[in-house]
Amino acid sequence: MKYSHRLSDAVHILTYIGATEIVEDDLSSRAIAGSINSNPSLVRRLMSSLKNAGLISSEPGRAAVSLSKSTDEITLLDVYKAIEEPDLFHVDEETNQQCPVGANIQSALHKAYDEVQQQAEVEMSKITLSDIVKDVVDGNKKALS
Amino acid sequence: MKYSHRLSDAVHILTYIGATEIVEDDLSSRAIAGSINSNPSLVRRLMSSLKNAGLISSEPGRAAVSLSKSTDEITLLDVYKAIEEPDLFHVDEETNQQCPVGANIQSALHKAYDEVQQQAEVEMSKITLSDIVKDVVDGNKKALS
DNA sequence: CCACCTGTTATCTTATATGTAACATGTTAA
DNA sequence: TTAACATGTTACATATAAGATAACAGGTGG
Repeated sequence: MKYSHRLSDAVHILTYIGATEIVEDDLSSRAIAGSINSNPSLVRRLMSSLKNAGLISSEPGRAAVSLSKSTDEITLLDVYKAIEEPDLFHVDEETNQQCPVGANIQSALHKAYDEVQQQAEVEMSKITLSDIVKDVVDGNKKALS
Repeated sequence: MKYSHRLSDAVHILTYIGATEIVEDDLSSRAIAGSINSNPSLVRRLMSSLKNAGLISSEPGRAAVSLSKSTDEITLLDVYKAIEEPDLFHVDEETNQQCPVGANIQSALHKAYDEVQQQAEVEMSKITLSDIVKDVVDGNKKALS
């Protein structure tokens, strides 16, 4: 399947912004990139998608990004839809239409994949940024104790 | 995300083998590749994985592949596990361990992804090859009427 | 004015999926 | 036994996508 961690990095960004309890004041793309061990350009590109999805607010020139909603109003599904391709699985659209199987397998697969996708999305919608932030903050507390 | 249709092609292969009602007798990798609009080598590689997973039986030299179980005993989850990487989502394992967020985001994400993965797998286990074959056969009937 | 930022685009490298070819080996029928 | 054809496996070429990185126009604020 895929080997991308875009979704993880996007959640990381949101968590960094939302975890004010344990993060210093600097919310520049450089500081966030430092936490991810990546580079500021990647962070800004992901933030661009998050901004388009209405999850964060930012302004040119000012290192002052903020969440547009509270952490318990932002779900993993919101981030997923903002960042990733919509479909977890992909149907082969080039099958042989002259073959009884090739001509009918696409719709059968779409139907099956839709059912899986729907349940995955239901589950993603149950997980909020608040949950993630809590786990991170708790993990940090435990590490310090 | 990824843009692979390995899973779709694998289901296609199994459907081709299982849909004896509408498929002619030739079960060679060449014939199956013709239905997928792909090539015999790809089909043989996927069949190799399906064979390792105990879903099909075949012998060298003979174009006589067969399902190792009945179509309602083979689930989409079986095929997924035979063919794909196990995880739908990937955690960025390179985050900065010196940062409170970077040090704790990985386990938080693993936990969240596990919940989604589990529900997706439950849903995949509900879909059988029998369902797919039925949809394909019905689609073919409808097209002929 | 200057240092720093965002937002966007472009390029490079690398990883993966797929297409394709090749080949050792097994099978079957003439 | 030979020819035709099959599987199973490996190797290589190509296309696509992710991520690293650089660059730059323009905004911000001391």
